[in-house]
Amino acid sequence: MTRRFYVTTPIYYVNGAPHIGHAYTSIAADVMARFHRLAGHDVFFLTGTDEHGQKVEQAAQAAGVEPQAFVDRIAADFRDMADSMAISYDDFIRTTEPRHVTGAQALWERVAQNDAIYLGAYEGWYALRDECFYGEDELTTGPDGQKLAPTGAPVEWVKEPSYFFRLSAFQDRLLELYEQCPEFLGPHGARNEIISFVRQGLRDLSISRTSFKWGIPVPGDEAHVMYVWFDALANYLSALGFPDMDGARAAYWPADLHLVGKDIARFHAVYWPAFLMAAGIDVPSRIFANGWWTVEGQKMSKSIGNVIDPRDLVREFGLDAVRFFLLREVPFGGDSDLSRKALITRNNVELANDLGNLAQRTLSLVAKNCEAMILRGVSQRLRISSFSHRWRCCPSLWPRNWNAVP
RNA sequence: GGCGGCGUAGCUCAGUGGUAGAGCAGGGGAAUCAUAAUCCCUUGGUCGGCGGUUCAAAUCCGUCCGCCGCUACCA
Repeated sequence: MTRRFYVTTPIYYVNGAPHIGHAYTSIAADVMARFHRLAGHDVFFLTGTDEHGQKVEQAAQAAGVEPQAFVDRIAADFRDMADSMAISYDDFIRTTEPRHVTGAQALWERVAQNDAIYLGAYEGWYALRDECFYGEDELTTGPDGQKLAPTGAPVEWVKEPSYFFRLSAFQDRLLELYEQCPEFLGPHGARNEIISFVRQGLRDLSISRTSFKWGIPVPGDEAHVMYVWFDALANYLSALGFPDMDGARAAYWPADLHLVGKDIARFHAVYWPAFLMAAGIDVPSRIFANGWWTVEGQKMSKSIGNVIDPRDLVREFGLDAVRFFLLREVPFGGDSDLSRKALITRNNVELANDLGNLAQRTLSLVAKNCEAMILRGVSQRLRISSFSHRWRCCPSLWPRNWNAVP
């Protein structure tokens, strides 16, 4: 039987434009997908967008458009980014699609049937002005004894009805999973942090909200929408046609690899397997967290204005050069810095000088000594024919040297 | 505060008990099938400090200094 391989990127949250970090995770997943296809495996490669939640609702409001119109626009931009980076996804799922709403609600019902969800109250210090909850340790006390948020807004103790997931009941089973399947979570640093987090003890997780509407309704209680992480994580199943586990795609489950950014490792390595265990569904084989990129030594941020759109890099340096650099520059799992100098050096030395020079030497030898012909079998095995074809048709496709600009 | 990681050549880092390594940068040279390319040689380090275990420590233990991460419902 042909080996199946199911690999996913995170679904990207649509409250901002795609940047180099999104492209990086997607490229890494793409390379895995392409590798397994070359190995003859039956690959399913999923990417998509996460489109619910209060932040999106607010962003849409700020932009003066309906949430659906807002997410349509941003999701299209993420899809364009994936296409521009030659991400060979088999499906692009959006959490606002009916198939996902069906899948997420079915997962909820499965978990609820197994008695892992109960109705309680989410309570905490809430600042009406900021529309946000704060932790006890973040608060300060004003001169009149009024508790204040870090922003200076007055807070009050409020209770909001909420459904809770019995996360605390899964602590031992999670630790057992990490212990028995050391490959489940990588790299080592992320694994250690997650294990120590779970060992500290898990509290039940609030998984519904009544304070906003932009989300998937909780089955049987329309006053609530699902907490975005319950909604979002379900995408890996709903894209396979869940809850229909007899469909063609269902055979890809359990996923072989969820590739994620290190900021969301915990949601994938703790909440996700717990939800699945509660639903009686197999857990994925592996979660791997990649690191972050700084830009010219600085953290990427909107306020600094150094957020890089990967498509801009591609326009300047070419697609393969950018893809090569991102994967070559850093030991996978670690953080790294994206600088013009490093990008230019990698491309000049390794692609243009080393590889380009080797190909150039080979071709000129062939031209001089072999009547410019390569035997068909040989050329197919070495894939030289496509090289020489591209060379004749379009020399600009060859690696180019770049002059370093300070 | 607690837990964890890191500190090795000018720079980025590999190396987890047995004569200190790579790439880039610097210096010198060669050859031609080859681009401002390539190839060879070479300079350069008290392996953060101190103490301990050992025949032997970058590597194990203790301690100190410095940097970083995690410490839940903000995706």
